[in-house]
Amino acid sequence: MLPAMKQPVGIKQVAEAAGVSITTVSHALNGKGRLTDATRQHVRQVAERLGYRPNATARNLAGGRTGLIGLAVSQTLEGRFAVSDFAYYSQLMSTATAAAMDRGYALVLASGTDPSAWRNIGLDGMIVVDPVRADPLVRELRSQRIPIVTTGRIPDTDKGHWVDNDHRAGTRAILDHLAARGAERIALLASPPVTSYAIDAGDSYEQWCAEHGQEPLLAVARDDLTEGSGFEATVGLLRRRRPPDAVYATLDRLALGALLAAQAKGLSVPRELLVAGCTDSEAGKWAHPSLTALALDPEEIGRAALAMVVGLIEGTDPSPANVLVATRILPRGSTRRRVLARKTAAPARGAGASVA
Amino acid sequence: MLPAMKQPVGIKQVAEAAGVSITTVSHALNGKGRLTDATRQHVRQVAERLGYRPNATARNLAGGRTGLIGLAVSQTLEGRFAVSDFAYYSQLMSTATAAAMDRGYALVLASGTDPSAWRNIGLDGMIVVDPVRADPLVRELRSQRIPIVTTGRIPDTDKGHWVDNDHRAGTRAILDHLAARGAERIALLASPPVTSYAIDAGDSYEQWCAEHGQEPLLAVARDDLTEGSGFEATVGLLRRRRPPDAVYATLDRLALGALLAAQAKGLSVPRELLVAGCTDSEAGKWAHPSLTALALDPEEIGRAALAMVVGLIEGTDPSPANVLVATRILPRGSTRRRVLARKTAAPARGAGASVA
DNA sequence: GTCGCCTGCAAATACGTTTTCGCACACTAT
DNA sequence: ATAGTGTGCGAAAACGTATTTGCAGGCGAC
Repeated sequence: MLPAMKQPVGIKQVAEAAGVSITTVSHALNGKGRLTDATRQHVRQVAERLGYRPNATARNLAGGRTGLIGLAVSQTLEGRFAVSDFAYYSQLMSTATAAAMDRGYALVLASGTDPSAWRNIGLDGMIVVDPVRADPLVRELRSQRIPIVTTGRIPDTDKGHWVDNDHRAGTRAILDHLAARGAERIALLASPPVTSYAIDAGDSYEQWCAEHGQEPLLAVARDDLTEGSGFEATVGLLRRRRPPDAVYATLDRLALGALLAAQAKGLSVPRELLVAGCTDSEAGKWAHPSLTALALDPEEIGRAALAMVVGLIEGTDPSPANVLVATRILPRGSTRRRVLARKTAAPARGAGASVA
Repeated sequence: MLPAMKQPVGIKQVAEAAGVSITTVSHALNGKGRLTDATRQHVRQVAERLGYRPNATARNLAGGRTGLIGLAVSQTLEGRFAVSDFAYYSQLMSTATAAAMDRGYALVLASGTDPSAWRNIGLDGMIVVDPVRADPLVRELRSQRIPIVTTGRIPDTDKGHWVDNDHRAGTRAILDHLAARGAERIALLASPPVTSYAIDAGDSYEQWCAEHGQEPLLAVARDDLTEGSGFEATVGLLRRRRPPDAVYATLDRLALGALLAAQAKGLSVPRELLVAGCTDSEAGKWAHPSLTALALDPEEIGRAALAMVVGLIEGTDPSPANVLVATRILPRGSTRRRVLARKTAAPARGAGASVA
């Protein structure tokens, strides 16, 4: 029972050992042709005994596919920030990788350099994370007729296959959270409206303000999305004649910058200013005070996106072309205050968002 | 000059258009056969004009390779912690990905599940991050004769191809840093000695203690490597009859736990206790006080590891089978104290480690 | 001038699968 | 018996490239 040395066991060896043709082996293993159950079983046993592993490359050549699914973060095409700085992306990648292997695919990371670079590696499908308006990467892929699933929607269109966090409900929920803790002038510290999540947050914010009779206080951060740009934008907000008493930032790093700005201005958080951010992060947990966050679910996003792109590749057009993933609020120190009795009777729940 | 629709341009089309055989096309493009420069040029121009892209799958089938390089984090085989929680891994992956594409390879992530899962995806080579003692993953790959480069050495052997941070020099440097700030009883808060970095830190620490006449104060954290286990281990240290006045942790999350433990005990950092950790992180930057770190260089590690594995794959056995990457100290709040005049004349430099 | 050598290219084969097609054989209905 | 209908399987083509081998022709040397 020693493993045969040096002799790679291919479909041919199995056929020979089983006393059938390679066609029959292929059919038996893939459940394709017209075979008796006896033959099928027999071939399978022989293949098992020989430890046969189909050659992926040959299979792909014949089948016209590669078994490769790409994953690229579109927003970084501009090279303004590093993916690795955001745990959201890392976690998304991790689960997508695991999900891919489960389904017999390999996930290849595509660094945001030259879109044409991965023309050479025939990809069966692609996951584009946070596409931007009229995304060049998406255009390129479409022209190559490669199935695409985006994570976050393509701005200005809700068409296409996508998986997204329910930012609209989440934004409303966290604004309610701030209001319930006494905030009367909540500012939105937003990333530039180039991705759907930024746009959603902005829209929901304006709508919420209109509904609650609050004057919108909007600050858009520089597009490097660092703590520094959050700091600057917040300083600008606090300089206004009627400054905000709460800030909701669409990214944790911007929120951390807001925390710094408050500190620099001598404002106590949460006593004089409430701060909350979108996306949970280690840094937020360890900031002083710890940062209340609207937690997203990158793992579910990654899983769902991968399932969807596999559906597209294998022809079983996924029934839901869109998936919306719920968010939840993680209340922490930066909004730790007595909850006020609500003026209106509306219960504190945003559709799709639950408080943990 | 409109692109021909629907007609995939293969080597055959190029041959036809150029009026030569496919053999000649292959040779011309790969610089292989005996051809006149004129023929070579001509074929190349035609190929260019037609926008010919060689089919990677076919090329791999013929060439016996796949163009795929795997990357797995071994330490997580036990499933105790998530890779995405550590920016070190994310950054390593990112740069390795970019480096792979530059060289015509694709990097596939291998989730730490079943080692045999990626038997199906023929990998040309593999990067194993932080291998453990007698690593099962490494064994599996060796039995498949897949070239391996490890990031961090395989414990108990310095053989094999590896790229590593210079933890020995780094550890000595940070111990010097603490001593220079008045620490007289420095404790080592270590992760379990299953990886080379943990072992290196432990060895260097003991050696340093022997050289400086200090009693070793060792605490080994639980292997989930969270802040919680750092907290517990530090509480144990501080309960001793003669507690430490400084703690160096081999991981940032453990160091953050130490910070929490000090806070719980009512000890002021850095006044009454100095704390430093290995690996820079966002969380450390935002902790209170901010955490002094021995910064590693995951990007350089990723780049070097990829270059090395490509060398192995392509036969050009890389002249240096080992690469040691320098570390540097990032002094921050948790060790912010007046630097004492040194008792000995030794200058504050660990070989290979420089203070930023 | 004949032999051998070198040059420039093409035909053929190999890589390991999947898939299409067709061939026997057996069985049923006439 | 004969035609018709399935059934179980194998031969062969296809996927797109790299490489090995073979085949002409030109040239120099004797």
